[in-house]
Amino acid sequence: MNIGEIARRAGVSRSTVSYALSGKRPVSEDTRRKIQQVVDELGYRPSASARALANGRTSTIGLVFPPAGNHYTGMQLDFIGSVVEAAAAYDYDVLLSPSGVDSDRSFQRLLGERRVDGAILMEIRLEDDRVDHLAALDFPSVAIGRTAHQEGSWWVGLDHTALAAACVHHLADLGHRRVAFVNRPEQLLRAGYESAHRGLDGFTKAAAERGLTVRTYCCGDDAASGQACVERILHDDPATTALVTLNEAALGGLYRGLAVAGRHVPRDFSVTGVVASRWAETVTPQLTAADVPAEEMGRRAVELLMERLDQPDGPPRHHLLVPPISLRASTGPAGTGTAP
Amino acid sequence: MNIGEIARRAGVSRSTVSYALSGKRPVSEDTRRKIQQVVDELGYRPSASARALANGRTSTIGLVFPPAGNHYTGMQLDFIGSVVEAAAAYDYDVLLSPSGVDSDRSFQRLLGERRVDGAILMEIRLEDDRVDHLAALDFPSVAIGRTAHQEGSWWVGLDHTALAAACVHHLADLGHRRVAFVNRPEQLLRAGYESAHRGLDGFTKAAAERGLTVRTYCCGDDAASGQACVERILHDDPATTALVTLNEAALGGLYRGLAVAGRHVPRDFSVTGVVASRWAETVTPQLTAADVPAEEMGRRAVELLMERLDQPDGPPRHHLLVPPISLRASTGPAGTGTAP
DNA sequence: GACCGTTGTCGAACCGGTTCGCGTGAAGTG
DNA sequence: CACTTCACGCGAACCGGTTCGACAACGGTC
Repeated sequence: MNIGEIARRAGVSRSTVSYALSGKRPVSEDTRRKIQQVVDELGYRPSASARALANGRTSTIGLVFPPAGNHYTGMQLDFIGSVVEAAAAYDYDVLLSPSGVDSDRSFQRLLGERRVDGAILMEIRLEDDRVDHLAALDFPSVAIGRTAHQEGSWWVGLDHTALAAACVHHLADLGHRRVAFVNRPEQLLRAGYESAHRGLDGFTKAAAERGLTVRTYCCGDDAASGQACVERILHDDPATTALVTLNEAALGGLYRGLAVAGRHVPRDFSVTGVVASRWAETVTPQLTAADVPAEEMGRRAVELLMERLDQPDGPPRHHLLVPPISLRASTGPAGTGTAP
Repeated sequence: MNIGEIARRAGVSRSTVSYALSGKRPVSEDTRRKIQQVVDELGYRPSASARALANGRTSTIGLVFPPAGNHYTGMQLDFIGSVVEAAAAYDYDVLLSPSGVDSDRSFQRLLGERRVDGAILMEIRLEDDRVDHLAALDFPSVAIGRTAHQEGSWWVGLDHTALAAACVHHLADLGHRRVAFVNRPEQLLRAGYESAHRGLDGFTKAAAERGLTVRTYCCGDDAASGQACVERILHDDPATTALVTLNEAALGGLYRGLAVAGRHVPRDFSVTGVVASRWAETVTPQLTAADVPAEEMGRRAVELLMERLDQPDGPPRHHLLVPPISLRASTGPAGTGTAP
C-alpha cells in the first residue's frame, strides 16, 4: 500500500512511480499505463504525512476562531462553511483551531508543529497577539477582520464603522431622535473585538453628527440577554424609538423584548443593524440591515491566502467590504409621541 | 529548527532528544534539563508531518459533513463546535471534510491519504455509503446518527421516532386533532436522511395511534420556505391547529406564516418539534420542543471515537438519546372552533 | 563510426521525526 | 580485583514519499 509496493508490482523504481503520478518528469506512455493500472487495482493513494514531510507543504489551511465558550454565532457558521468550501476548490483541507490567543496550545500546534501551510483568522481584535505573532513570523495568513494596525497585512474586512453609521443615518432620516445601540457582549468589547469597537465608533460619531440622543449597551450572545437588554433600554429611556444592533444572536430576544413591552415593530419602534441576511430574514418583521456577506468574505479570504501562498513576496492585499443596507420591514418613520 | 539542530546544540544525539521529550526511555536529569533548555530557547516543536509519518498517527480526526450547498443549519454549527472542543481536550485537531458521499474527493483525501486517525460522520442517511465504506475498511469512525443497519457499529444518535411521537402525544393531549408535519427539504428526505425518515415515521405512527388527521410537508431550510409551507398547510386544511417540525432553519418562517395568516401562537395554533434549545429560545413565543442536545452529542461522539482508537478491538458502543420535551410557550389547548 | 542530444529510468539522498539494539562507563557484588 | 548489573546515550534503520544527478539506449548528424 505504499509507493514501493506499487513500484515492485509495476516492475519499476519508486522514483518512476512518483514521476508518473506527479508528471514532474516525462515517463513513457507504456510504463505510465502500467503504473496507473497497478495504482487503480490497489486503490493506492500517497500518504499525506509522507508527502507533507518531503515537500514541506501540507495542503491544509488552519481556520482559527475563538473557543466556543458558550456558543457560536450564526455568522461564524457561515464563515466556516464558506471557507471550507472555497478551500476544497483549491484542493486544500481545513483544520479547525479554537484559539483565542497566541499562547493557546491549539495555536501552537498549528504553527509550531507546522500542521498547516497558512491560516485564516476570525474574530479579530484591534490589538491581536495572534495577528502580530503571525506577522512577526511572516507566516502566510489572512485575517477576517482587521486590527488597529492594518497596513502591510492581508485581510478581508467589513467596514463596521461605515455600516453602523449608515444605520444611524437611515434612522435619522426616518426622524428618529433617541436611538440605542446594542453591541456584542461586554467581555468582547473589553477584549477589543474589532467589530464591537468600530461599530460602536461609527454609531457614536454618526449619532453626534446627526444630533441624536443615544445610549449604548452591551448584550450577551443569546435571546434571553437580548430581551433583558431591551427592558433596560426602555427603562433607561422610555422615549427611545429605535435601536441599532451588531448582535445577531440576540436579535430574537430583542424582538421579544419589544413585543413584551408592547412596542410594535416598525410602527412604534425601528430596529436595524449589521446582520447576515439569512438571520435577518428569520425574524418578523424581517430586519432592515446591512447584510454581512459572510459567504463572500470567507471565499475571498481563501483566495487571498492562496495568492499569498503562491507568491509569498507579493505585496499585501485586502478587501474592505461595505455592503448596502437592505431595506426590509423593521424600520419606519418615528412616531409622533413617546411611549404608548 | 529540527531535532538534529536541538541535538547539536545540546551536545547529544537525536535519539536522546527524542527520548527526553517523549519520556519513552529514561534520560538523566542533567541532559534532560540541558535539552529542555535548548528547546525552550529556540521554541522548538516537533513537526507534525514527520511525527505522523514515523509513528503512524496524525492526532487529527476528520469531521465529515455534507457540502453546504446553500447553507448550514444551526444544529450543524453546534455539532462542529462541540466536536472541536471535545477533541481539543484530547489533544486532537479536527479536519473538516465536506463530503456527501464515499466517492467525494474530499472523502478520499481523508481516508486514502491517511490524513486522520478517525472520523466523525454527520448527517447520516438510512443507507449511507460512507458508513458502509468505513465499516468495510474497519476504519475507526463514529456516526452522529444511525443507518438502517445499526448493529455492530459505533454511533451516537437521537431517537427521532420517539421524539416526533412525543410531540404528537403532547399535541393530542392538548386536544389537537388536525396536525401538520413540517419535515426537512424534500431532497434530503429522498436522499434518505435519517432524521427526516425516522421523524416522519414517528409522527405518522403516533398520529395514527391517536386517530389524528394529519398532513406531512417538506420544507426548505430557510425562513422563506417556512413561511410558504405554512401558507400551504393552511390552504390545504384551514382547520389545522398545530404543527410539528424538524426544520430548525424554517422555524422563523413558520412563525411568520402563522402571524401573516392571523393565527396567534399558542392561542389559535400550537407549534412544537425537535430543535436545539438555543434556536427554540430565539422565537417568540419560545418553542416547546424536544431539545436536541447537540453539545452532548458532539462530545459523546468524540469520546466514543477516542475509546475506539484506544482499543480498536473493543465491542461497538453507542448512545441513543431521548431528550424530554421542554415545555415553553408555543403550545396550548386546541381552540373550540376552526379557523378564525 | 565517433559524437551528440534526447528520452526514459534508476539509485541515492533527503525531509524530520521514532525506535531498536548495542556499547560504554560507573556502581554494586563476591 | 574481576564480574555482573544497570543507567545512559549513541548510531543506524525506518516511516513513505520527492527530487537530483547519473546513466543507458536510441536515433540523428557529420
